[in-house]
Amino acid sequence: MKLSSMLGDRFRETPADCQIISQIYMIRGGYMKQVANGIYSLYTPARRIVRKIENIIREEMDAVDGQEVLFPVVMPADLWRESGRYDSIGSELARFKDRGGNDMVLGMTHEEASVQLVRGTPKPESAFPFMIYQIQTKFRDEPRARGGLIRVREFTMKDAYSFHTSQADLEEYYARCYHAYERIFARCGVPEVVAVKSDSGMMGGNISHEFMLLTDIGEDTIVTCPACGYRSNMEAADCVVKNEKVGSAPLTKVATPGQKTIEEVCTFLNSVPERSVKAVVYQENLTDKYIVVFLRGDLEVNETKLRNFVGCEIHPAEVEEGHGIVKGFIGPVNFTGDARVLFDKSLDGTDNMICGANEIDCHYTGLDIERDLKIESFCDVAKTYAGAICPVCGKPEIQISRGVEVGNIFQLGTKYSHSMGLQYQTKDGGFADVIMGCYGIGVGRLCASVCEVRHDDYGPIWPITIAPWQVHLCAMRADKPEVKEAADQLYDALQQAGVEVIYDDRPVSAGVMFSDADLLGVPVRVIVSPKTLGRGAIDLAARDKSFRRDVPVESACEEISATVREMLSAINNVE
RNA sequence: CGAGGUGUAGCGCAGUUUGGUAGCGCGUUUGGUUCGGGACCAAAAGGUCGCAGGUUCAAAUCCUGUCACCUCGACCA
Repeated sequence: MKLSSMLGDRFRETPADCQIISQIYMIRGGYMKQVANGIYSLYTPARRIVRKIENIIREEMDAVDGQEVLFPVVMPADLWRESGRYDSIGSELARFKDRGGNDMVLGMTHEEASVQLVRGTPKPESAFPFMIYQIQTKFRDEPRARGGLIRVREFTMKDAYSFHTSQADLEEYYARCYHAYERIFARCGVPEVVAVKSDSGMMGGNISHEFMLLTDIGEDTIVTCPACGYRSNMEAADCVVKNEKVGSAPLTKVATPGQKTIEEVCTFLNSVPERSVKAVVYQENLTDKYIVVFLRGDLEVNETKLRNFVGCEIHPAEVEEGHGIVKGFIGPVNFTGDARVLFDKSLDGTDNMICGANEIDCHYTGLDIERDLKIESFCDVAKTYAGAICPVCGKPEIQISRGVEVGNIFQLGTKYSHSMGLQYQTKDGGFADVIMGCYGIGVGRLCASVCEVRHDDYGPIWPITIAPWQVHLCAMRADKPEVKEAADQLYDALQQAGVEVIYDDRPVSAGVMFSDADLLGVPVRVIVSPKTLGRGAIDLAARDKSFRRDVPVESACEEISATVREMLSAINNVE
């Protein structure tokens, strides 16, 4: 490819709409152009990167016996009614009618389609397991797209579905996919992607992992323990705290006029949040029934864990009069409000605590949880925090960071096979629901994520396995016939040798040439100029500045090819 | 969906308060001089000022409506 004829302008100034590094470089570098909110067209460089990522994914999916298929983008609503998701999913599922007035949907994921493809006469047990996957466009009408390709409405995704006849078989295959994912991310040049335990939603007991690239622009909060390697999405992270008794005191009602928040009350009573009981009120979405959560005053509620615990959708409450809930003074002692009451385990074993007295302007001091309350069981709905105790190794070294979810793997169980009638024939002639797993990778998001962690002040530094080209050849002073001739020859030779090369044959100044090359981020840079030719050489350098050397013109093609091969194998040779 | 912001040339912006018929930088085109980190000189092209309606002799500017985009929040199979 010659740069002189390549579409996509590269420019110096950062467009006002761009917020994050990957978005800035991919817009400024002529990789893509926004069409609408969260919808982009890709120019050739981005298309080539994405295609290479897809091919790496293909190889690894094929290596775990995947069968590539292709589902439709448009599906009839009836298929989604079978699983119940036509009604349970909100407006992020794009719905429309075809000319016949039939309800249709745009695929945001393809569990339904995969079951539809696979079902029919129940197959014998011996036909299992198998896995199908596709790499295809998804559309999710996100309430708020942002950050270039990190969070979009239309995107390319690899989604895979595996089918099993036993939980043990699913788990075995799940482990193979987990490993395949590690290989995929390593081969894409981001071996630092880590798997974290993730929230499995309300389906209970199912295991799932998210593959996270840790970076500050990430939208997910990741909990890690440096001592033992424990990793979890905040949504799924246990919160462990240690309480020490400070000495019993009588339960005493005290006047706290106008002191409503934890901070106010603690300041007023000369105490600390850890020695107080916080009440947070939620409502069930469907019934508006109140849920009062009591937890230690210094902690916050993890709404995902709470949602899973109560088993339905919830939202922060707007407390109205007449339910026995005294806003600002809610406490567990003599609480008579019309609400479901939960006690977080952060309160377990506490004594001498401050809590609301369920009366305006009154709190209790000296609350001893064991002595003063009859609590049948504690739940775990608090958000963990930096310095909290690791639920695995017990060391108080929990760290909090941000991550981008570039992939996930999920043990689905029988949710879709059961509702949509996908069964297999057992050896004794009976029928049973097929057990499923699903496995996703956001291709465009992975591309942007790599850019987030592989760049310098001038542009992306693409790992050679996914770089749009392997070699960026600059003919510096292309107006000089000897330069043009040497560069043309090298360009031809490299292509003959199977090297992917972008050739900057434009008669532009060195500054322009280098800036554009930096924005394209091609890992190997070759410069042919009057200077280098004067030495009978070309200049061979790495985009990441890890090497730079003269190579004789005669052996240039050979040496460049060898360098490319070395760089490729350095990344591709993963366990 | 809630709050805030912005729409003027491919990109970045000024002009809007106080109405007078659109400008700057980058980029682009042409010619010339330069040439290893976004060169210089000269000339040129490019905009129904988001859209619709209204007020006015006159609207980028004032009024009404609408759409789009951005940020924060809510949401996220």
